Amino acid sequence: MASTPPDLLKPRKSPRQARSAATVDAIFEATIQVLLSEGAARLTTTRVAERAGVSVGTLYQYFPHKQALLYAVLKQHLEKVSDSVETACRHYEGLPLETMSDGLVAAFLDAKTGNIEAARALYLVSSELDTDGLLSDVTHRVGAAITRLLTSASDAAFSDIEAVGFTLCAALSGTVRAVLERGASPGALTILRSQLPVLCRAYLAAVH
Amino acid sequence: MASTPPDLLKPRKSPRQARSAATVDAIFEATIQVLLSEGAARLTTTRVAERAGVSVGTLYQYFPHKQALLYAVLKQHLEKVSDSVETACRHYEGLPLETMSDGLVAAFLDAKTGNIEAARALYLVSSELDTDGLLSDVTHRVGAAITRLLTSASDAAFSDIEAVGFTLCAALSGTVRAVLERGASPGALTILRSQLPVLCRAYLAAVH
DNA sequence: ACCTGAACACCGTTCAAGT
DNA sequence: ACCTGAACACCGTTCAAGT
Repeated sequence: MASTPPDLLKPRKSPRQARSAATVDAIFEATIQVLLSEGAARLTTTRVAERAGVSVGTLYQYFPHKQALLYAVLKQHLEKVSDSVETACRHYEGLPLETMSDGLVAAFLDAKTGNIEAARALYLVSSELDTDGLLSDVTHRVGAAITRLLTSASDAAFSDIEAVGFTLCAALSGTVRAVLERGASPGALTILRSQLPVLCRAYLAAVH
Repeated sequence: MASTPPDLLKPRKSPRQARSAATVDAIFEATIQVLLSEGAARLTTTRVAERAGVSVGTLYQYFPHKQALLYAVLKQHLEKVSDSVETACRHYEGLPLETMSDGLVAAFLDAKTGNIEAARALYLVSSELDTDGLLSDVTHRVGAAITRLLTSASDAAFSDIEAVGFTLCAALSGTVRAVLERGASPGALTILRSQLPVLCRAYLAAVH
């Protein structure tokens, strides 16, 4: 049910030979590196191409414009997060509610704070493009996984389970974002790690 | 204790005559309008100046660069939100915990969803600039107001009240942002309005 | 004091020419 | 098939000239 990305944001062509697959990988890698070393303001298509060891023209053979490049990089990151949340959800299926809740929070935090700098860089870049579709896809995937998980709880049943899954997803991603975006100080992260499990447990206990 | 904005982000000069105060107001107003009507990608200093009825040069007399302009507009919006949260906090002082919680959530939601389009536009623009200082100021102000409020609760005491205030602030702003940024569909907003009070009540009950 | 707008540097994007 | 890089349009920013 994933919405296909608007045509304007699709990669221009897919690599058909080994050489060009390598080119695309290099461009991806270079984008993250430039973002991290120079900042969003100095993220230039020319600079990315240079860092990747290709010409600008080559970059534009694969991505119709800068937005499409950033979109692809952000998409890759969000899919990694979705994947680890979905894996965690399968792993905790059928267990008691509090076990699920703690496992879910841990999986989400690990995925987002595994590479804090990259995550922050991508937040910075995400508002330069139209991410409505991408973000709502991720929300639906993660929300659905959480909903399935909660349905399987051995010790709880929910009335409005869709709303609960949605809210939990928004609370997790939003709270983590709020902290990372405000500087991600070690102190703030410590608070997050101790309070987020409490918050989720409490919410789930209240609505089941 | 508010951190002074980095010099680079300060307005270039303050208006000293009525004419120039009007100019600054017009520029502010024009920025929001262009953002709303043309989108972040087409937000150009020339376009803002044109809409404000002044020349680009004039714009640059008050703001050293585009970032400083966006910074000022975002700051104004965040201060409005901080103000209404602080007002709400004073209003609910000394009352029972659940009353406080509901009042706080309502104040925050009202402030953020009063002008949804403007709020969304500002999210889009906020990642084009260095908002670490600004955001952590707001977090501290709001976090402190919440902490004071909780201290005054007639029926509760907290052990790590700083962490609770901080988490509540992050959870509120993050969750609302997550929803607004994912399209702010009416359905999502309805869920938010019904679930956010539950979430906050439950969290506060769990930690006191 | 404040305003104007042509001029400059830089960045996104294209396309004719190369392998 | 894939790559190159000079060329073009547009945007941020400045500054000499105006009121």
